[in-house]
Amino acid sequence: MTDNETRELFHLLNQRVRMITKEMNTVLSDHGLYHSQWSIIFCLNQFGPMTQTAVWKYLNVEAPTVTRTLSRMEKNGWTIRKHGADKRERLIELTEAAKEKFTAVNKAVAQAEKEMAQLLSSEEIQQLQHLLRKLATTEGE
Amino acid sequence: MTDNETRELFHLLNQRVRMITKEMNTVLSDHGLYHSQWSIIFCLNQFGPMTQTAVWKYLNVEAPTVTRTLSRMEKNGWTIRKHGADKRERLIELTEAAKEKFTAVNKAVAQAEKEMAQLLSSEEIQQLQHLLRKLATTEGE
DNA sequence: ATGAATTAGTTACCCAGGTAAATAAATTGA
DNA sequence: TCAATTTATTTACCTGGGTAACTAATTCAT
Repeated sequence: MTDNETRELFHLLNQRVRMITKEMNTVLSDHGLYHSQWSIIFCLNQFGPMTQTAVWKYLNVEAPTVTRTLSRMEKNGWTIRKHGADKRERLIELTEAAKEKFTAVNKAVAQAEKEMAQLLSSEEIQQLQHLLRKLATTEGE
Repeated sequence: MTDNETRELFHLLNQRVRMITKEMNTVLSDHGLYHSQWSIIFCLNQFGPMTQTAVWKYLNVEAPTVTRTLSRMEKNGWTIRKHGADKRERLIELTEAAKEKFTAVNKAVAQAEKEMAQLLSSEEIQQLQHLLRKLATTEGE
């Protein structure tokens, strides 16, 4: 019985994340962005210029994923990549245009997230976070 | 403050699902499968032969996604597509080879899921399901 | 000091999700 | 009946996740 509960849980997780991503993409399309691109912009806004490695480690994705997304973002004028003191690494920063648009996009995203979480109370959101953190945790998170 | 909690929640959700999918893919790679292919096999095993539309509606994905995955699965000998009475639709069923391998793969998947959920009690799993169902729910389901 | 190991990033190639538009078969309606 | 609409599936093309293998720069160890 627990096998089925667990299976159902993972199925549900998959579905929700797809729904959320889809909704985010439609909201962001008004601003010429995709959800993964937005997550990088949000990260850069919060921490300031950072290396690609810092980005993919923070977002918990692999390096090639970030390389690809950043090259699209650079092409679309959201970010610039500069070579740092260590010539291997590249420092990523937001363009002026990106900084200007940030507030508006952030507002739209926050609104969409709020709507999607509207059925949950603040306590439930925290509990959901707590339970998710206990799921599929190998060690350091 | 709730804005940030919500944002953190969605971030966490994304990460967990990626970790889970990644782990599933490594487990399934021993059997020559990917997680999406497995979810179709599981579905067909449970419900018997069904149309593609029934599959994508059940899995909550778009039709082209299923078309693509099924054509790979057919090429690899997991499924066959037959034309039904209604000549537009295609009935999908598992091959004999797929049926034979099902038990072994199912066991491996259940074991992996169990490990990933090991930190959660049965009650917590149910609660997690409950909270996820309340998230991003537009209406039906 | 220099050769070996590590690290940062890229490239090539998978699978999986999406949308938009096309095709073909069935259904509806005047 | 037969044109218009709907339905099932496919095709083409996009983003985004992954791995494996590569280059180039740096660090480590002898």
